[in-house]
Amino acid sequence: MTISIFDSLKAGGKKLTKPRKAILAILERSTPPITVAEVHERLKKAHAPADLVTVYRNLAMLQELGLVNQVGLHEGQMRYEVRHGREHHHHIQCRGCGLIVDLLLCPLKKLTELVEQQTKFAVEGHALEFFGWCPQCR
Amino acid sequence: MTISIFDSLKAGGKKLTKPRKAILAILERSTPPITVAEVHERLKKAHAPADLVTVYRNLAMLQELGLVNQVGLHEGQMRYEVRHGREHHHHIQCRGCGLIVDLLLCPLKKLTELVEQQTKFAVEGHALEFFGWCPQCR
DNA sequence: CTCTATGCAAATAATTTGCAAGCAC
DNA sequence: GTGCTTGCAAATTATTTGCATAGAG
Repeated sequence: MTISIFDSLKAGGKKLTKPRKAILAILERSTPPITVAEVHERLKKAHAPADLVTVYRNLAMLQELGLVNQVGLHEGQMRYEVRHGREHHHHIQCRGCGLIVDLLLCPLKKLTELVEQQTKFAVEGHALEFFGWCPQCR
Repeated sequence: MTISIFDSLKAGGKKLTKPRKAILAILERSTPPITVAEVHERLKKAHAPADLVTVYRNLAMLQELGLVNQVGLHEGQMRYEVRHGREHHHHIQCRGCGLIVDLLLCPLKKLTELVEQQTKFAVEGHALEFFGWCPQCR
């Protein structure tokens, strides 16, 4: 059985508040990752408005618990998506309109062709960064 | 023969000013990509101070001309490095101290092992994004 | 009742823009 | 001279922090 998001929250000593529930619900419904501002707007539309700060704090906390992924596309702001059983994946963003599409694969290079086939995008570039612990810090 | 940075500037209708020359000189000497603030500081130390705005504008312009790469490591700020004949490459950053090391390779997955061998880092994650033109925009 | 969460105000920080004066060509 | 550039001030935008109050367990 999979561990529910709620169990994870409880395990982290977190409470299930109304805004928190609403934020999670919105993330669940957003396939390409969305910005903090978007979450904030959708909360209002969903008649469950919450302060922007509350959104920031919740997203940061959810990321700490590993419940959401932070996605940076170098737009000057971060995006978030629920992890919730989804496979490890990446994204492709249009340089023209900003459209973001999920990629179901991961490796790279010949991958570019695959990405192009799969998304119909004309791939023009990619960004790849690794993160870890250097010899001094590990 | 390789095209010099100066020729590229001229071709772009750009002038070779003192701050611009100093910024390029600093970038040439910085192997891991550096932040705008760092460029600004080093300009001062090099007795060729320039306004922060000037640094921003020059880096943006140099990027437009393809003379420098913008590197985003999700730090809340961008970094830059000269292209200048260097091979396409990526970076690895330590989650502990922030140390950045250049990677001489590119593909991924089994790559992680290679990256670990090459850098002695304990790789914990990576970010990979593609950029291009979607069907509507291409 | 106790501790986490929220809202509001204000502070940071990165980056951008407007405009008049300066300098490269 | 003419147009690209710079410096300075000010505006924007994203994100964070402090603090008193509200609400979950």
